[in-house]
Amino acid sequence: MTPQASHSNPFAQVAETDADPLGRIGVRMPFAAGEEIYAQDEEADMVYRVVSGAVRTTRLLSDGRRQIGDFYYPGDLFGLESGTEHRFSAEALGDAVVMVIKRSALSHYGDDGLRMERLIWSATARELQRTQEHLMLLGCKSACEKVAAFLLDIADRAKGELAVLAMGRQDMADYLGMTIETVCRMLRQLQDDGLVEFKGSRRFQLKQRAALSRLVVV
Amino acid sequence: MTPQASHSNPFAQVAETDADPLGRIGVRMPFAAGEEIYAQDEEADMVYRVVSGAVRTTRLLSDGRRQIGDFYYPGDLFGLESGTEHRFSAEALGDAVVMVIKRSALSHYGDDGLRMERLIWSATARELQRTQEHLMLLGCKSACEKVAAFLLDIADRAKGELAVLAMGRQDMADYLGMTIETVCRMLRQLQDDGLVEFKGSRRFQLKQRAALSRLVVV
DNA sequence: CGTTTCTTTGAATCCGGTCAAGGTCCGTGG
DNA sequence: CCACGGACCTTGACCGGATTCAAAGAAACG
Repeated sequence: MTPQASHSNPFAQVAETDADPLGRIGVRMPFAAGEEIYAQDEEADMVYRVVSGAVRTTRLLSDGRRQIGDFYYPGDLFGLESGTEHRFSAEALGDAVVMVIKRSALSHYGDDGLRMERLIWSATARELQRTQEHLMLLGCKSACEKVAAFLLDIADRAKGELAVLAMGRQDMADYLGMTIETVCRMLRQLQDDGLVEFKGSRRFQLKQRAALSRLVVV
Repeated sequence: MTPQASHSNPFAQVAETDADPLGRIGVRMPFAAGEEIYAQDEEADMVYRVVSGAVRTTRLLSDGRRQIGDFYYPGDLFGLESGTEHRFSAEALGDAVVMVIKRSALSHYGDDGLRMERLIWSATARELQRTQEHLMLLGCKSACEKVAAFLLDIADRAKGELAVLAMGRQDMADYLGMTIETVCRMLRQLQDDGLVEFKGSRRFQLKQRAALSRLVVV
């Protein structure tokens, strides 16, 4: 496992002193499993970057229904989903380390600050794209297609190796807009059809990538 | 009906020579009902602003399923949903007039160009927020709640007056991630419960705003 | 007006949700 | 090392909300 920034493995670490200005600007903060990184409706002047572990953004409706916005892995920027205040909260999925940058302080960092600003904007644009993809998933896809798409997305980060889910079934369900039971049932179905194989509840391998991605209409 | 930029009325016009730089930069283009403004997967160097009429952004899956990203009304910027190429296409809902700005040409416009750049970024941030709101709707809400939320959103633009739907039932359905039949049934239910009143299929008035917004959990 | 397109309604069906039990994994302490 | 407890995961049976299929009505258009 290299110390370089890598989207491929949820457990990889990001180098903190490479060319990337975010490696030097900001404060390193560790979070325990499940701990809140920022709250829904909190003022949003910070930007965050996953160093190790994984992070989810979630939003709760007043009656307890929950939607997960996205999952973030080492190297990913998060917390930019807003103009003034966060619509989602962010929590560490397991133990995680996060770099925190005060956005309004970026001007003090000269060139690095500028590069950081640019990084933030491009990350915001990517965020928008991912959210739109998520929209398609929630609006158009069946339970089976949702789960297939989710597994493909995870597996693609893990480049062929055994992929590891950083989140539990409830988080998957809340991300996909369905119940935990249906997630289980779809996982079973995909396994029975021989498209994926689970070793325990969090490790899996694609068995028939082509067939799986045929399920995921684009 | 004032000639000022106004989110409140889908048929309002935006002044083209006010303080807003977009009034002067860019080219005015009329589109016929249903006409495509830009295509899915098209290169995205343009920014657009609704002058009159209304616009929808849509994305088609290869098997014909359709998701509507959002609806845009006079004064709204659209077409910024991307880094490099459009994930959604845009079409005029009825006859519409749109200002088109070449993004890469903004640097030639001095101050106005800069102000425009800033406008674009803040519109992108707002776009992200709206998309996240849409995500909650698709992921968490029942058919009835979806329709109620949709009507409230429209009615709020129309400040108390008789609200006018710029889109047909199919567009509503594709925006809300449900079928046209279910949309009709929910509309009937809301009417039977006395929460809204339709005059024809496109004009309606809120009858019990409080009760309706109680349906829309936040 | 006649024709086409859009909207509404009804009946039957099905996918996913709900409710209820077991099962599995893991950490803790005896 | 094993027994216990709790959190998480899985499965089954049933239910119900939303879709599908079909057809009638209403509105828009030439």
